[in-house]
Amino acid sequence: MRASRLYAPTLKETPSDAEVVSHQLLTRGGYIRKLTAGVYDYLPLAHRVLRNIEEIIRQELNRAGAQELLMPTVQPAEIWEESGRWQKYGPELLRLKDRKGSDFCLGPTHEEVIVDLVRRDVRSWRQLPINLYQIQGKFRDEIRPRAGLMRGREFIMKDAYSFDVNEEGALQSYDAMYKAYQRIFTRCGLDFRPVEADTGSIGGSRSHEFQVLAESGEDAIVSCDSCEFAANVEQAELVIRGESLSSSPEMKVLTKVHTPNQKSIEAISSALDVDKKSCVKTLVMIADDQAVMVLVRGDHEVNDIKVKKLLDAQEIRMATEEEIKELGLVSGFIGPYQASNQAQKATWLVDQALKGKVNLVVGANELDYHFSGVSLERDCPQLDRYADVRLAEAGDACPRCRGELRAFKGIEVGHVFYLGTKYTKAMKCNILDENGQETPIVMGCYGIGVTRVMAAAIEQNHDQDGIVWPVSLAPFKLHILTLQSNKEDVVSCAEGFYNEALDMGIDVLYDDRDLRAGGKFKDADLIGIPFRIAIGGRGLKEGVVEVKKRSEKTVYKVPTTQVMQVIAQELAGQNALNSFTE
RNA sequence: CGGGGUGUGGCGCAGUCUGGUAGCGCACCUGUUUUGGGUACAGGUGGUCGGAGGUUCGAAUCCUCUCGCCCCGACCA
Repeated sequence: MRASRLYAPTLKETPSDAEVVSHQLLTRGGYIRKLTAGVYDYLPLAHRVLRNIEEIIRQELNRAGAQELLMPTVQPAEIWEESGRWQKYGPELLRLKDRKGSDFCLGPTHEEVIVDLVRRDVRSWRQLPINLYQIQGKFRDEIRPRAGLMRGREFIMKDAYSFDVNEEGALQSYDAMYKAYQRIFTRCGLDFRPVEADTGSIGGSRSHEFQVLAESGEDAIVSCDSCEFAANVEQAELVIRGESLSSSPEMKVLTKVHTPNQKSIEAISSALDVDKKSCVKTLVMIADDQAVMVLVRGDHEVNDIKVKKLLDAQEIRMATEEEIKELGLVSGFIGPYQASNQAQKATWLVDQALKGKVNLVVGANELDYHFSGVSLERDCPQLDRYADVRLAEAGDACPRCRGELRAFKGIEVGHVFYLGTKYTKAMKCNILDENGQETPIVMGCYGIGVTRVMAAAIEQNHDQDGIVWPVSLAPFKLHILTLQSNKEDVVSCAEGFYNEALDMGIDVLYDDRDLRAGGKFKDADLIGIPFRIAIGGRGLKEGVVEVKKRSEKTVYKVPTTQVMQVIAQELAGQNALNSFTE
């Protein structure tokens, strides 16, 4: 491809609405343009990257025995009503009507469609296992699209669905996909970690996320530094650290203290000069319209997903200011001791880290007052439901080996779920097993955010000047620049290499534009192609051109006669540049 | 949805407080110049100032409504 013809308008300045690096660089490099919030055009460069990612996915999934197909984007409401998700999915599901007034939606995921497909055609256990996947545009009407491609409303996703006779088979399918994912993300040049995860609205019981480690990630994950354990903080189960307190701490007297306007744990702990660990946060949550009081240590964070699971609730949220008042509570001064009658009737959950703790500070349920010297078992004997309800954090003990957990930020690029029979039961997708018994098929489902992989790769591979693509994803592998476009020997040399590269089947971008060297270098760094050949009059006098890897600073002077061979070797993964000078 | 911010040629911004008929840089076009890290000079194209309504002799600027976009958002009890 000649740069003079390439549709890749680069920008000198960063667009003001781009916050994260991947969004900035993709926009500046002429890879993407925004159409509207969370919806983007993928220009030729981006399209090439996406095709590279898709190709890696195809190769690995096909190798794992999956088959590609393509399902519709527009889906009828009926199948969503069958699965129960027409009601449950919420406003994220973009719904529309056809001219007759029938309900449809834009597919955010395809469990319903694929189950409908499979139940028509599959009758016997002999036809299983089956694993089907597609690579397709998805639409989810996110509350708040953000960070460019990282959380868009329309995005490209690979979704796969496995169908097995029984749980054992399904777990084998799950395992095969898990391994395929590891190969896929490795080949994409990503630094990632598979982590245990919550199953979310897709449902199911066993699940791993594939998280790309990056500061800009939205997900918080913890991983053990002494074993393989890694999990999303929402999921990570916690164990009580055997903190050796002084064997029987003296229990202080319960005292009411004046704490004017001190509503936060921060304020209380500094005003009363007590450790945050000795304060108690009492949160009011609403689980399926029922009030729930949750107690955690002052320095801990509540994990609403754990609370939701514990109560077997469909929905969980924090109470509003009004709801708190209705319960007869005073926001900022809530506590378990002498709470209002209405509040007493609510469900109370206490984080296990508070079990047996003494001399705590809690809200007094009265404006501007707290109680200190509270010992839960002595003063609040009614609290009897202790459980793990908080978020994991760095320093917590590993639930497997008791090692120490470290915290990371991650970008979720892939997710694998063991689904079980959730959808096949609801939609009557049955087979006859070996014994002639009718039984629901056991499913798994597996997603990869293709567009998000592209963004994540940039979050992990960039410098001040632009993108540094892993070779496997790069839109072109080789970038040839002429440093002076008016010198005949320079141009003819470049044309020669360009044609040679084309003959060799190398994806090559040839910057033949009538630009000064500076501009070409800037664009080359921005776009991020792994290998660059710069041809200038100075070098040609010595019979050399300059070869540089985007990922390294070093510029190598390579004789013109050897350049293409060296490039070919480097692209094949051999070190051929090291023997040249500079 | 709640909170905050913002909307002025393709991009980045000034002008808005204090009303007087739109400006700068980049990009783009023409010419000359320059040619190894975004050359220099000259000339030029392009804007219903997000939209609607209002106040006024006069509105980018003041008022009302509305739309888009960006950021933050359980709590920190």
